[in-house]
Amino acid sequence: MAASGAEAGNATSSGTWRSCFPGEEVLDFSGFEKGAEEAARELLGCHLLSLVGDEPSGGRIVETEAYVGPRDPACHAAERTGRTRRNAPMFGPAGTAYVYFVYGMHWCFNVVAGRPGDPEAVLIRGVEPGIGVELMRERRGRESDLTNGPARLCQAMAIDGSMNEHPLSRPPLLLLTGPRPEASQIGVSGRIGIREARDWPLRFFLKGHPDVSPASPGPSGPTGAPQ
DNA sequence: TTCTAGATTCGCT
DNA sequence: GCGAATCTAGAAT
Repeated sequence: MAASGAEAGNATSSGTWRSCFPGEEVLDFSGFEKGAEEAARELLGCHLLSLVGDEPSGGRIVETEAYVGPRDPACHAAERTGRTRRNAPMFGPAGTAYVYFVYGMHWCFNVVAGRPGDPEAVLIRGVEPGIGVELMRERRGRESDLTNGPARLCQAMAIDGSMNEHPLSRPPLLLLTGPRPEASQIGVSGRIGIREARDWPLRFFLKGHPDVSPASPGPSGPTGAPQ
């Protein structure tokens, strides 16, 4: 994965995040324009870093879900819905944050993919805690289950609506390169928590990883891989 | 203006 | 395993 060093160098807190993940660089999002499915695979193994309040927290992405635009009935920007104030960030450039509020109490964090005007996004469902674990425990108010779920990781990393439309190449919310998993380590299954198109094989995760979110048993099971 | 569903989580049984 | 919590966006009227 190539990196966008120039943008990283412009980051005001670049020294802070570089000390968190030495040797890693800000992700180059140009590859994400190929679409959400490709981006969801690319994001596995990458690092998500929050510098909210200048206190770093984050870790390695271990689970993602792709939402592939108007043709995807489960997507917020499905054809029947079109563009709305809520989903407008999905129509923006790849590498932008799309953060939305759901069930009256939870935030979910997505990475925008596809070309500008193509409303595709990748939901980050699971992160392996790596930096600021104590801080995340404090925010979550518990010792375990810190980042294995889309709303949990948002709470642990203090991601909320203020991060909506934030470019993920600069603080306080950054996507960094990381060790790429081998293809054999990547599991594929249907998506979780949705009604429509739930059996589409657009959920990607690291097989056997403890920080993959608890899957509801679908038609093909939590580790099923309908191809 | 009102109604309804929702990409979740957690506590209780 | 089940249901409550909670509130926003979008649809319906």
